[in-house]
Amino acid sequence: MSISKTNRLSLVEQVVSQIETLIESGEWEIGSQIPPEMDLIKQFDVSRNTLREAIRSLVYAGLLITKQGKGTFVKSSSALGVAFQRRIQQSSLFETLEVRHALERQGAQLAAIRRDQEDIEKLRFHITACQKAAEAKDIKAYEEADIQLHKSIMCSSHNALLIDLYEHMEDSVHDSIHQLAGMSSDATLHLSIHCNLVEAIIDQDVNRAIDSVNGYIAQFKKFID
Amino acid sequence: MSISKTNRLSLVEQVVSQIETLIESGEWEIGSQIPPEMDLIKQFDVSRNTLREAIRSLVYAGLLITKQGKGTFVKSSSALGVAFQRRIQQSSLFETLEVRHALERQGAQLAAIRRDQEDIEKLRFHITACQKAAEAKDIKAYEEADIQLHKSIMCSSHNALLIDLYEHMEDSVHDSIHQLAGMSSDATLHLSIHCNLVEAIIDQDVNRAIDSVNGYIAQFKKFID
DNA sequence: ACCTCAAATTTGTAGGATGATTGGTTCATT
DNA sequence: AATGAACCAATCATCCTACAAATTTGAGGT
Repeated sequence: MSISKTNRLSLVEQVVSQIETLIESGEWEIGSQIPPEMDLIKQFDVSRNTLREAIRSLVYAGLLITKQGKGTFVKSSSALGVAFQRRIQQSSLFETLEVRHALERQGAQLAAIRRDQEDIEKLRFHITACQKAAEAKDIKAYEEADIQLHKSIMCSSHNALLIDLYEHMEDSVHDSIHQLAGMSSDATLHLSIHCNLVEAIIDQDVNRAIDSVNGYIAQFKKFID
Repeated sequence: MSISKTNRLSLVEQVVSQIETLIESGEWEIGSQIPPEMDLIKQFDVSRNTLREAIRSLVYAGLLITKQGKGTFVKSSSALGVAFQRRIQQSSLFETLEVRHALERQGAQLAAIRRDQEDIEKLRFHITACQKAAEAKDIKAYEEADIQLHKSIMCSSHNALLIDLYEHMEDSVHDSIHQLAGMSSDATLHLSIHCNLVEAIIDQDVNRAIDSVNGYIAQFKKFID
């Protein structure tokens, strides 16, 4: 019986791992061009095939992007976003909204428990931005402020994994939401719920925070139908 | 302005796409061995390098797994799991538990709303298995039954994305949970909460289902401290 | 029946050759 | 001098052959 399933890593996996480290450590900055194949072959001391299989893996995962004739560039430091995007595209907006509901409810609950002074200031800033955009009837600005508000709420949860999941999901979901944005009939209701949510988080009223999230998600579900 | 960013797909990307389709459509069943490289070279009419880069991409994404000397096998139909697991491994058990809380609470809520007769039968089967394992003091069997019960609950939500996320999370969390399993002092309490949860779902009592989830997650958090 | 070892199968790695794309340079024409 | 065509260099894309390493299979001998 083997203690480790696959104790020995293949050369390709080793190269992939090294490149991942280079990206995550920031040694290869996002957006920058990485050395050409021939240089990397010498650097890692592997054949062209091995290197290319490693590069191609990371391209598929969304960490790198290659452009023929130009070079290979660092695109992202996390593979989660691309994978999420692929998966969400296969899901209905309804399903995605329910998962978003799960994350936002938890985020609001934790935010109400753990928000610190810095969080409160950010929340107040963004809810004010929402109000101003609503008064100015600037739908585009309102959407942007709304997204920033939601991200601030999630950040107040102080759970990095939760924040990460939400951010990657947000990227993918935003486009879909945008389509429905025009029909925001009662933005005032939408805004009032958000105000209520922010107040609940600041007051550390967990139940009211959760109820607020349930409220605007329910409102959203009506739109979709 | 380019209508399509990269209108032309590379050969590797085309092969990847075709293989993805074969997997998602079920033509290549999960767990089955795919044709050897030489056959696929003829099938897709590409060189070995091109094919291998495509295969390697899907291996990295977690859809395939290659074993030297044996062959290549279909591991999963979703790339989300691997990316998710990679991210989870960088998180603390506490953070992961809170995200699990988010998913399980939502799963329980939706299950209480949408569970059908088939779901009820599965739930009853697995809760009975839990009880039997508890009576027999068989910790290992209890853990397995517990996992199956939780998966059944999630499946009752009838949200494929939610189920997908939970399943992949479950895999990563299970090991960590296993470490703490020995100290399950009050398994009876744990079991009673689960019974309560299943009853609530069957009775379509949404609030009681949510409270049950909150209950055993809170119990879990105590263990971690 | 059991063991040994060679052959076949399959993936892993290496290295070379050529094509395709991009960006820049050179140079002749206007 | 400005323009544009032709050329060239860098880089990735694809294909090819060859050999190595791991696994399974089966023939052959004990």
